[in-house]
Amino acid sequence: MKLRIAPSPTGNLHIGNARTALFNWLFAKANGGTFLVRIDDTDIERSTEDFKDDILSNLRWLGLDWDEGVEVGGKHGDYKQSSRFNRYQEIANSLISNGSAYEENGAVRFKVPKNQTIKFKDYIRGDMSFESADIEDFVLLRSDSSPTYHLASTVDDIDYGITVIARGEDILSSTPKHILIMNALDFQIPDFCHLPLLFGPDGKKLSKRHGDTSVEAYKNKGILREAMFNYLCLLGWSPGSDVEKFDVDYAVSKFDLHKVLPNSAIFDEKKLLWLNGIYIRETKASSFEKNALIKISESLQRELFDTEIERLKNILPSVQERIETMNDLLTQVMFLLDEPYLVDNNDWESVNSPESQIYLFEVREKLMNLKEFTLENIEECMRATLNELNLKPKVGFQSVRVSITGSKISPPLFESVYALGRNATVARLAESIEKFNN
RNA sequence: GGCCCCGUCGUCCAGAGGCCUAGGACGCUGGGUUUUCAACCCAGAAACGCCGGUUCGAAUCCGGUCGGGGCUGCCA
Repeated sequence: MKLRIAPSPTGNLHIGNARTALFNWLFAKANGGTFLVRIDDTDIERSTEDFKDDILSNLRWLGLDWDEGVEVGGKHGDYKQSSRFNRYQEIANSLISNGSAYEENGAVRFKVPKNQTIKFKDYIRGDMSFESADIEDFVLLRSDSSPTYHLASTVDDIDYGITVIARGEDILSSTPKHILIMNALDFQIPDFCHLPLLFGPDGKKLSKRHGDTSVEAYKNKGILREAMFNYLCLLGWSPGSDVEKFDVDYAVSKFDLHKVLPNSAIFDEKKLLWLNGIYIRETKASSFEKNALIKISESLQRELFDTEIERLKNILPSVQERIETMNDLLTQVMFLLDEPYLVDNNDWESVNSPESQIYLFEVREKLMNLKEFTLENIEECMRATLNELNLKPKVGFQSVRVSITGSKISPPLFESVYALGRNATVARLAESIEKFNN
């Protein structure tokens, strides 16, 4: 069994193409088959090397490796259609010779036979039937003798020995043309499977108007590969039970193209975000720390100072539990970085009061004189002060939170104080107290 | 217009004639926990597009209809 995907390098790897690639890959893996990747770059004008690189690197990022094809090699050259124009012309000529095609205005057209019913079985849709009368004579070779998609794709599928063609449903109406070519070449047709399309939240074909539709964009948004892989699996397919979160091995063990749903699905990133949060939370603390430091450094576009790294390491375990994407990191830890420190004015107004000022003052004194600035001591000190002043936790704690993190929303308070360190904490508290007195 | 595909909660999926007063998940609403935000726990609202037919019995089969989508390029 051999499957393939044939992306055109005329754009970044699209979510829809990624899903098609994923299903092909899964089916190949599930059956011990071969997965091939070729590049359909017959549209020389719009194809670029950058898009090709983006597509291949993002396929790899998703974990979709291929056994044969572009960059990994095989028996058929570089697996780019742009390198095979001679081959397509050769086939076009032989189709002319055997009467299946003819020249017109410098182009070569396929001569569609009249009154023929073209039938094939689709893995997902069952028996398909088209009348040749509804198909126009289509172009095989353009007048500049470059091949069209129909010719190049069909010839490649034959030459590369593809046994299962699983592609988007948008090609369903073109499949009869491809079968006609294969018949004219006296080639046994492979199995077909037309995967449902993916749509945006408005029910229209997923496109740029829906915002980010490239895998690259989601990667940059801080989506983990495991989450993207898992989520894409769920679009049009399920393992059969109520299992929603699973890994690659599980998907491979359950996957079957025949069980993919025939109806199109809407790509809704809310569930992807939810899954991403789960995957972030279950990442091993050490590797989360490593990835987080890299991400923060990238976001800041600078190296982190050792002192910053020390502070971050103390807060990261708490942050790991409350972010949805890796891009949420920065706002959570900003108060620990050597960057301009700003306190949200509205937040400060809402927590500032005569009582909280007294608390801020008392706590600052005590923290300054704390023997050892440990997490346990900080918590004990802050709670004890609350009791002494007979204040509610909210009054004291929230004012300290805004004072030292700049916001009412932050990682856990004692951890934040601890991570920030004694000097900075005391300094920020002083600033908050001064602000009030002036 | 022609040809083709599709139609279960807002969304993703379960359901292959009785187990369905339709199940799970995301999201949403309410509550609990709580120093914030998350996480977590509990509860709730929420769907078989419509009309016929087959059948003792239909979300499941058939027909029609309506709705959505794709193709109809010397794009792929």
